[in-house]
Amino acid sequence: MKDSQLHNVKSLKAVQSEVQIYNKVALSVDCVIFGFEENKLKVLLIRSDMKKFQSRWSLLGDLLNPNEDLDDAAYRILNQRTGMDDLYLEQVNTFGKVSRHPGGRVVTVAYYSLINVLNHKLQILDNEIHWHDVNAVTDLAFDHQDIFETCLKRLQKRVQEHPLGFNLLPNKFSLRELQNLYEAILGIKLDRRNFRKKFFAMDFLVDMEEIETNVPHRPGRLYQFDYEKYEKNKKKWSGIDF
Amino acid sequence: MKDSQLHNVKSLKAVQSEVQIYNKVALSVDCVIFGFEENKLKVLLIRSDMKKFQSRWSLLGDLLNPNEDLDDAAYRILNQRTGMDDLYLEQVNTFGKVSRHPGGRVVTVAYYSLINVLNHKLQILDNEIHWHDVNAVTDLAFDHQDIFETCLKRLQKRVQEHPLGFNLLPNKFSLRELQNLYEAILGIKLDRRNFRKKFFAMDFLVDMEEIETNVPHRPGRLYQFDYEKYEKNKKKWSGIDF
DNA sequence: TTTACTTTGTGTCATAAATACACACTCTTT
DNA sequence: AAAGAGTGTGTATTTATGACACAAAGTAAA
Repeated sequence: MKDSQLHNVKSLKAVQSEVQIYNKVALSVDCVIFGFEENKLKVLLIRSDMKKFQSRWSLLGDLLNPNEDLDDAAYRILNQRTGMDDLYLEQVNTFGKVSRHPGGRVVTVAYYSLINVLNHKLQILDNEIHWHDVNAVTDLAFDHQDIFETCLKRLQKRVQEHPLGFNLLPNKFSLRELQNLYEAILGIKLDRRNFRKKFFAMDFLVDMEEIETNVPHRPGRLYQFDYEKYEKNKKKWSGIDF
Repeated sequence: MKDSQLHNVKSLKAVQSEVQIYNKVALSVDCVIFGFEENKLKVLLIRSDMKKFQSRWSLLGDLLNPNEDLDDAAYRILNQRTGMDDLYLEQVNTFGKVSRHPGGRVVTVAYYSLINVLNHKLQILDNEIHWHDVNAVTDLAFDHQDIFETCLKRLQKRVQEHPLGFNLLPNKFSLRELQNLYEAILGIKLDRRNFRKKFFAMDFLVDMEEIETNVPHRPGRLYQFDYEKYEKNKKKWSGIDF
């Protein structure tokens, strides 16, 4: 099929009839839904009932509807599963190997999402859907292991450059919680004093003048992320370095 | 359509029949092909003959073939147009707004590519395909302006973190050429001494012990990028900062 | 062949950012 | 009242960044 059939046809009418005969593929959206609980980074998985992948876990996904924008489809999947709106959602990559789905050609667009596990009203009543520690995720169905790892890497990178992490935390949080989150996502230990120094220097945390409750030690102060302040001060330039 | 139809069906046979009835969409691949010439960053565009977009420029793209991996489709488009293999190619984003193509539903996966304009044997004999200065690209057909800008931003970011830029240069290049490249991609001026210091410090340029020819001034030394050295020394950690 | 022109090649100093590190304070538990 | 556990804070060292000037090498033109 020549390129001209896609972009260089002679008229709108011609295109409209041409699109009818275009080769078409099934297109799905898969979501890597991250949560943070017990100081661990978690991912929401569903059990695959497919014979070929018996009892293996897979990502939450669905087919794109005919009159649905791609981002809307990702949002719909999340909303159906978590009952939440106002979710952080980011497209990561599209996986299109011919043989990635045993039932035929299905190309899938992968998104990841960050949710605050305390806010959701999850439909995880059945034991077919479950939060998994990201470090224990292996051997997912289809090419979902690959998709999952790609999304996790993307998150690890993004969280160092943009204030995404707050989406995983309650509205008010202590600096210790924030540090635990970063340590869980990045899989490293950070120096407590330097961590605090860094975040205070970035100057978008507002002191709620409240303290933690129900901790068996000196309670920490609670902070909130101020997006406005972030937007004002954010750096536009990172510099060449690799 | 329920999620179970995609990932949780009862058997392979069941899936195979189900995939037949999946909603399908036309899926295309669009390539933002960057080149570097006369110290300017260029992009390869083709003229759209479509009435609705009369005479406007568009990206090079084509439909995905039925038994073709997604990356292979991008590669095929590039190869057809430039006659080159061994190209740098990176998937950027998938654009799936319902109304993005006037002829019907077409979802497109965008890639960008970096090519050394000296090596290609371009099929740009007709005046329907042309190198454009990236700063002069406006008003592309379809949603291609959006796609183009997304890819350019991605390139600008990636080139600061990974040694991609060398794909746009000849095998042997002077540091001035390298600096011109960075300045063109990023749209900024850089300090010459600090630029050299930085690249020498990263320690993956090997001195070819040759000098430029045909320059009307003192010739510069020529260097080559050594991928092995880069892989050994590359930093794994960037640090939290935003 | 001399001079003017243009661009290369190089180092230091000043400032800013990153890192390593220790002790007193507060609240809870026993 | 004492022990336990985690919070809150500052400084000194090292490392990276940014600003900046002059001699040397080749070309072009007189």
